[in-house]
Amino acid sequence: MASVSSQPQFRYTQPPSKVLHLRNLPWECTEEELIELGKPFGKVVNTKCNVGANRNQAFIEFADLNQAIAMISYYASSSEPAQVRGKTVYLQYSNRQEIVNNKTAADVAGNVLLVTIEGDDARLVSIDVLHLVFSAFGFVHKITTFEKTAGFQALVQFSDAETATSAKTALDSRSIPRYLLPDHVGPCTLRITYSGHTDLSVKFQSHRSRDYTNPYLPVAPSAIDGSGQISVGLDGKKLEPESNVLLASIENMQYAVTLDVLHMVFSAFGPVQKIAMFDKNGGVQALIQYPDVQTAVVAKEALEGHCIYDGGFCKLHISYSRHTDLSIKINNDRSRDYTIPNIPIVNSQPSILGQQPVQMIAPAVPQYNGTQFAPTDQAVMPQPSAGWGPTVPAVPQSLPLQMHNQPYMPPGTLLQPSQMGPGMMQSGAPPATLPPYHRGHVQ
DNA sequence: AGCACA
Repeated sequence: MASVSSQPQFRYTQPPSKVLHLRNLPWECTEEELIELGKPFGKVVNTKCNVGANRNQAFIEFADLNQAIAMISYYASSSEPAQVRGKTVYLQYSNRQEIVNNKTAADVAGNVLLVTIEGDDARLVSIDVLHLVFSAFGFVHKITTFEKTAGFQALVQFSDAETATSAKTALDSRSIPRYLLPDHVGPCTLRITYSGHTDLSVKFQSHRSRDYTNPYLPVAPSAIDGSGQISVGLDGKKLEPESNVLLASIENMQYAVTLDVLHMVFSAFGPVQKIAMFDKNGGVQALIQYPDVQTAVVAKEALEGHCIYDGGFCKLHISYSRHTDLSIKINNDRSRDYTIPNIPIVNSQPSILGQQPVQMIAPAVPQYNGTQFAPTDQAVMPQPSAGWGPTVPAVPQSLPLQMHNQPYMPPGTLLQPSQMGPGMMQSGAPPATLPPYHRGHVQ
């Protein structure tokens, strides 16, 4: 008889199946288009698109075998071939009886997108650029990036599937705008599907993964160098990590800035626990320790770039220190531990030339040697053109200098110009009027 | 244009 025997391929002799195999589909044919195609013949219960190396094959599964037969026989005798988007598609019975695992995550709308970045320089696309691109459609909760055989990929988590879908439809197969990429980076095209994930687990902030709902997540150990110093910041660049200890350098120091002045300025944002001043690069720097990172962050944001005195004098440059707990051995005019009132205050001889050793030993840092202290702290003070010294009158000496175990004073209480003497903190808004700290998109 | 897990 006309037996099919064991003829595997290239014959119209596949035994009937509820599942039809389609080929020569337009690229990235959608499930909707497949359903549209099969609907006239019966109920499409399952589809699978983007099959095969070229992603131009698909499967349609009907509820009933007769429906599949109806479709095959219709197009077998039709003058018009089956078409999707004007392109002829070829149908035959599948050699399987049902579609397996059709709902590959990529087809199910979810709140997490799987983004493949195509292009020679795909790997150079930073997580921050991705964040920027996808944030246009809603709050991006988390992003993880990874390298797979598919190339450089990212998972981008939105609040809900609707937001994710809007981003997907707008961005799929489009290229990242050039102006968002460094000049040397070539075109990068985004291929976007849904991911099966609903909530990414981001254990650390790093250059590969980010949790924007939790900015205080610890930074990845991989981003911490040998000395325990975190070297990769939240934007993946060499930004310093936040710390409860600030490193302040003072630019254009026309007037002497004393420990007490620093204490007063920084106390406006919370209790200052310890201060250590030292000379570095011909200027003066100070480490200011708060009990917590948040306070330090607020102080840094408020004070950075501001001048202690009017006229652009004693401009503060503030960065986060690598230290978390300063070890103050002796209270003197350059270092003080405000948390321990009974440390003896050593009345040291004035050290105009800055030779007075700083009485502190910070963890993870070798003993202070005067020149190599905190070598990796970011703040490098630009040398002020004008010199400074004892010839310049120390203006702030009339300032109120209550310093021992001074309780926390809310912002503004210390820095009102009326209380501060000449021109204190006038280079812009005093901390009391600074806008509240905003940390990107928290929540 | 020819049968599927990222």
